[in-house]
Amino acid sequence: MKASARRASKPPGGVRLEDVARVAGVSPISVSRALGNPGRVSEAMRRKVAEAVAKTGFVLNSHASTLKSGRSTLIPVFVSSIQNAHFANALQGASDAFEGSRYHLVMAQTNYSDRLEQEMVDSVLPFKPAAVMFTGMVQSKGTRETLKRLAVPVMEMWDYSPTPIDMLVGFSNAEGGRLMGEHFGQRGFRKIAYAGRTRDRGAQRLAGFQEGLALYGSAPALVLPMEGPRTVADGGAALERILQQLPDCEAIFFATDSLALGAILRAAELEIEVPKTLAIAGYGDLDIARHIAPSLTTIHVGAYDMGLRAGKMLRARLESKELASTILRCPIQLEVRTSTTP
Amino acid sequence: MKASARRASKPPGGVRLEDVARVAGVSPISVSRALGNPGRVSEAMRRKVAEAVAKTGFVLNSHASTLKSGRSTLIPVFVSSIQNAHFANALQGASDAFEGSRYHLVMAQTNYSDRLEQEMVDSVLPFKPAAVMFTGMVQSKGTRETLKRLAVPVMEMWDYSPTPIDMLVGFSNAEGGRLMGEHFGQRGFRKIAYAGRTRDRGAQRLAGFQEGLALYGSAPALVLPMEGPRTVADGGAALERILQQLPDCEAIFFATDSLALGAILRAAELEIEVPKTLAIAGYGDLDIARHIAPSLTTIHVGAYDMGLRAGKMLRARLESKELASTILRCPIQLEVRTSTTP
DNA sequence: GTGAAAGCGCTAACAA
DNA sequence: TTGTTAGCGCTTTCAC
Repeated sequence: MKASARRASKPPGGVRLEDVARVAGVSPISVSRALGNPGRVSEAMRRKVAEAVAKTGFVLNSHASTLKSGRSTLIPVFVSSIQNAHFANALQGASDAFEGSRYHLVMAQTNYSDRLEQEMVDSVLPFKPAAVMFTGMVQSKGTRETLKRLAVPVMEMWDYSPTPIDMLVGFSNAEGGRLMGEHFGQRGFRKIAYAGRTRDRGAQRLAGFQEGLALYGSAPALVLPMEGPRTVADGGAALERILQQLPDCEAIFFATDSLALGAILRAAELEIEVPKTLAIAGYGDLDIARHIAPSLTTIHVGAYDMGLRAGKMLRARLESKELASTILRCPIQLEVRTSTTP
Repeated sequence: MKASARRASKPPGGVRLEDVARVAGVSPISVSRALGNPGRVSEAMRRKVAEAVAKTGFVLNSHASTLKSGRSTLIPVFVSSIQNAHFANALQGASDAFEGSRYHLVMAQTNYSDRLEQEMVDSVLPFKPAAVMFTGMVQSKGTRETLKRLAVPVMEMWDYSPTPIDMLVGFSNAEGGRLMGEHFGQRGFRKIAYAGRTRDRGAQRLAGFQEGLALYGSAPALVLPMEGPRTVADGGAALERILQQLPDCEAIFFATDSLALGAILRAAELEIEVPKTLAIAGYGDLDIARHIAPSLTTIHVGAYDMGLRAGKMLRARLESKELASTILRCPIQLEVRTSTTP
């Protein structure tokens, strides 16, 4: 008896489909169908199988399933850092979009490193992912090539680029910068400083900012590049450096809210009046931005919403629904608050 | 020719181990060993295989690998909400602990719901996970049973409990509450209020708080339960409700920093002097807590560090290293700042 | 140190 | 609607 011979030597694997089938008195494939495609079996079959599954405590082996069917349920999501509230929000949105689906998101952190990104991508390829998501554009050429060859849906998020690998849902950093530039121009600020990253999306924000200012015949008098960490404490330090280098500075645009918040708090300690003496603006609209005093003028980016849209778009594609477009530009808004207006 | 027959019909699967073996002129099993157990093959073999892999662009199929070997590389991590900065930090720590290992963390959000937790746990069982991690104790009895039967390492984090399912790395919420109770007692506050969750870890914080106050013959005059969202805005609202119900309140302990920050900001608007008229304390030590004015007295919990320790402990177990203990209590600290001391 | 045979648990394709 | 057959791609014996 082959079945019982197997049964006897069965500590390793646990309950198999075959065991359920035997208990239910049906064939293994019927169990498989009742579980994975309930619409294609009779009501009676469904019940018999459900009972047998409950009785045996059967748990499907997804590795076997994926191996045979060729359809994986894993979707790696690459995030620079999950400690960044915006990325966390985006991730939450993506995660919510896939709730109740057959897919699972696998987290992969790239820590802002191209090398790590490449490594992480390589390390998830053995899973034969159903799709891949990125919070941020894929920078490295090698990784882009790898992903194109993969021939699975690739979703890039956060930024807006004319040449995504495949699908894209993002904001235009240039637009955010431009909105702030126009706002500064309208307010009539002279002696303007920019502090934050000057590469990648920082570069786009800065370029947009300059563009916006240019409409008013203005330009930043000082650019303080900050490529390292950009915490609240760094914002305070940045403020001091800017005031050293540009003592009569009238307005500063920080490329992230954390920096701007740090600057506002330090300004209070230095008894510099914001916005009267110095106007301060941020980017991102953190929860705290509207609550601090003075409340922070900033660019609102709906990260959660973006993640949700991206997740839904990708899910639709995976469930082979019609897709109107594979590129989506999320709205972005200037939030004018008291840190730039009296 | 079976091989070429297969080759001809080979669009689906891509390059297989067998293809690499043919190119390298060795057997499939040798390729497998060269890749997964390089120590057990000769230098020459390793080089031949490496060349053939590069030439063919081979990517291992982890589903086949796991199916055959029975050793999965997936570790689901259950988090209530990734938007909570502490949990995000813990997750980052856990993620860092597994960097460079063969394991992959799969994110699963439970949104503070027992039902969802159970569902999510069930949904990852088909992966035959190598281990399971939880940020928080597993509450539901059903899930606890499921996990015990699973017979894989289970790591619970964040809280401290005498009866974990398996492994545990956490803080004592009761201790945090007690430290704050003692601090309030020492400062001689009367008319004391507590605001925040009063269930689960909130209950522990509150109990500890009461215990600490009791040492000074004191007790909370008001407990404001907040089981719903607890954002900065909610903290401001909570402050107002407390002042309505307890107008001569001298000190408030908020169970999270967000609430306390909201209260501090609202107090400034209401022109209530902190700490002179009203002392405010929080729990968690968010980045901003030390930067706000007045800086916030709070309980410091090293979430990143905890996640890192938990990840390392679990990794050691999976790599079958000796483990001194499977339970670890992380240090917790009272950070006395100006919001409770003049 | 290397290889041959077998089968992990499941589902696609075909058949009834 | 249900069942039979075959094999997904790999690694575990076991042999040499």
